[in-house]
Amino acid sequence: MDLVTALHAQGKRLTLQRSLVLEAIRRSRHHTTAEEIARRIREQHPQIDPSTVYRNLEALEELGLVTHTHLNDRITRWHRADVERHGHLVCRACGSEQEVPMASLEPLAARLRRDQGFEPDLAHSAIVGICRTCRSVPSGR
Amino acid sequence: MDLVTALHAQGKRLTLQRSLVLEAIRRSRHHTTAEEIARRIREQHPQIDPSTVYRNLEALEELGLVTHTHLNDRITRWHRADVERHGHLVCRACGSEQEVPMASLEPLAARLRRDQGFEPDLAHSAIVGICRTCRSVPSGR
DNA sequence: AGTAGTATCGCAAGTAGTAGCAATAGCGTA
DNA sequence: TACGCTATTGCTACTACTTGCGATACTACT
Ligand SMILES: [Mn+2]
Ligand SMILES: [Mn+2]
Ligand SMILES: [Zn+2]
Ligand SMILES: [Zn+2]
Repeated sequence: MDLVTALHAQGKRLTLQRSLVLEAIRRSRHHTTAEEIARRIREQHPQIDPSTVYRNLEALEELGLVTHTHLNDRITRWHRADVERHGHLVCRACGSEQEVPMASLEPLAARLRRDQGFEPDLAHSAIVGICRTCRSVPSGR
Repeated sequence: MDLVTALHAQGKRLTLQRSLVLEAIRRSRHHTTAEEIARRIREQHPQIDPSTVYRNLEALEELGLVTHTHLNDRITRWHRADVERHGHLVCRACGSEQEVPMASLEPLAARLRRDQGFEPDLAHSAIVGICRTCRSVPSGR
């Protein structure tokens, strides 16, 4: 099923703005930001408003073509939905980011499913904590 | 060790604004917002700026007296640090929030410690997913 | 009590989005 | 090709913070 068909199946329309956002996210590095996407698009199409970019990221997410994750408290990161899902470990001491395979997180997922009937999306928000390096350092320097 | 001593030990000072923020968070319901705290303080002290409240929440967090958690993408929730730690499960379909004991999350913590040397704070961000009720419903209605 | 040093303050501007609104433009149908 | 419905757009204002700056006021020291 191509883009137009997928859009129409949800009562959505194909617009220039929408395809530019999709194209930009496909060309962007993994974990890019909405601001970065808007900046790139506005280089060629300065009339396209940032709010349109935000709205289209949401629309493309509803379509299942893109997703977002949260690596820190402030900026949402966007990427295409077809890259392999993975979790993130972010150190609150040094800021380092580390990817972890979903398989490492599966035991927790299984437990939440069993105990709470809850199907978690453990790729959505990074897990914050203290990394190996920072843990091995005596105090905080 | 009392408040002033704890503050001074970190080169921090005791100000009216700071004690008002601490008092407000102690009187507030669990999982309150910075805006709510600012609003309450400004009823009695309208000259105190919201940015001062944000900065003091951070300072009191560095002192270990308060903490914050993220239940959704937008608003940070604050509470005193001495309440029992717990995780949160938030349903992206119906928005329901559920608390889970840290013990349920401990197997994942143990695994991340062992496999990655990473000490996670699983209480910091809510785990998003689909709750039991929403899962049992056929499509999405 | 008086003073120096600097943490903290109020204020204003900036950041990363979100939301309401009237104008525009896709899309199904004729 | 033309027409009507309404999804989407650009614009503006708003939310929830964050940051820079010069003024203020805690603290330690005398
Ligand atoms: Mn946080
Ligand atoms: Mn999110
Ligand atoms: Zn680290
Ligand atoms: Zn639900």
